[in-house]
Amino acid sequence: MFRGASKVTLDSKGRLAVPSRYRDRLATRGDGHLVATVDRDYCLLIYPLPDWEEIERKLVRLPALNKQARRLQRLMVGYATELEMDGHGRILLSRELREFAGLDRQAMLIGQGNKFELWDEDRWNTRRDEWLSDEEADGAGLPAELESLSL
Amino acid sequence: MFRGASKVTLDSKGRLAVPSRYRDRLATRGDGHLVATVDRDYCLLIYPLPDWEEIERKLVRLPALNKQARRLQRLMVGYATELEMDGHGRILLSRELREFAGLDRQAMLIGQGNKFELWDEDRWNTRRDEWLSDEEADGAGLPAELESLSL
DNA sequence: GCCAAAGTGGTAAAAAGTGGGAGAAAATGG
DNA sequence: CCATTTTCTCCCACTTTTTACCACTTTGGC
Repeated sequence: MFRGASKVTLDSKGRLAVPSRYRDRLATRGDGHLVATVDRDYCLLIYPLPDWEEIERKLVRLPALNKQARRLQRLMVGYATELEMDGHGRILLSRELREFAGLDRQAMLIGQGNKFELWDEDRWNTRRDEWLSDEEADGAGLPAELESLSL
Repeated sequence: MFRGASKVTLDSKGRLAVPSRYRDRLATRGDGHLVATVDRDYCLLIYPLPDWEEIERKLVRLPALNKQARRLQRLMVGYATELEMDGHGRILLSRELREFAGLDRQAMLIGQGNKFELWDEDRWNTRRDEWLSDEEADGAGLPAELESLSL
C-alpha cells in the first residue's frame, strides 16, 4: 500500500523525482512502468502499470450506451499516459497532463493505496482546508457504511 | 490499446502528424492504412483499417428497416475516409471531415482503445469541463456496474 | 564532519514536427 | 477537345522538441 504525503517539485522539463521510499516497490511491480491519468478533482492519478491495466479492463467493459460510463472512459482512458522512471527515479509528465492538473512547480504526491494522487500544491492546500471545514462532513446524513465506521 | 491525450496541430493543408509513440503500432496493424469517420459528438473517429472493416461489416448487417440503424450507417459509412500515413507519419484529413469536426489548427488526439478520437482543442476542453462538473456524475442514479467500480 | 544517497539542472545528439515547393493530376471553362 | 487554372501529392530542408546522459548540489545518516 502506498501512503503518505510528499512535497515534490517539477523541474522545467516537467520531471518529478519519485520519493525514494516508493522506488523499490515500483521497480518490482511493473518494472518501473507507471500510468498517469486524470481525476474529477483536477489532479492526476498514478498507477503501477499492472494495476492500471486491471482498471482499464473494467472500464472498457462498462455498458457502451450509458452516458456516464462513456464519459468515464473518455476521460480516464483518454488521458492515460504510460510513464517510465529514468535512471534517477524520475518520471516525465506530459504537457497535457500538467496542464490538466495545473501543475507548475510545487506539487503534492499523495499515497492512496494502490495508486498515488498528484496535486498542484496550492490547489491541494485549499481543497484540503475546504474538506476540513465542511459542516456537512460532520456526521449528518451519512450512508450506513460511514455511520458505523470506527477510526 | 491506444490511450493518452496528445495536443496536435493541423497545418495549412490539413495534415496532422501522428504522435510517434503510435506509429509502429499503426504500421503493423493495417500497414499504416487508417479510416476516419464522424462521431455524434462532432469529433472524428480514427481506426486502423482492419478494425474499421470489422465495424463496417457490423453496420451493414444492421436491420435496414430500422430508422436509427439507417442513420448510423449513413453517417458512419458515409463519412468514412481512408487515410494513409506519408513518409513522416502524417495523415491528410479531407476538407469535409475537418469541417464536420470544426478542426482548424489546434486539436486533441485521444486514444480510446481500438481507435482514436480527434477533437478541435477548444471544443474538447469545454466538453471535458462540462463532463467533469456534471453533478449527475456524482453518484446518484448510476448503473450497478459504476456504483461498484473501484479505481 | 564525512560519506553516501538522493535531488536538481544542464547539455548534446537524435528524433520528431513543421512548412514549403515542384511536378502531376484533376477540374474548369471556352 | 484542348488550354488554363487549381488542387493534390510526394519529397526535401529546416526548426523544435525530446531523450539519454552527465555533473554538481544538497540532504541525511553515521
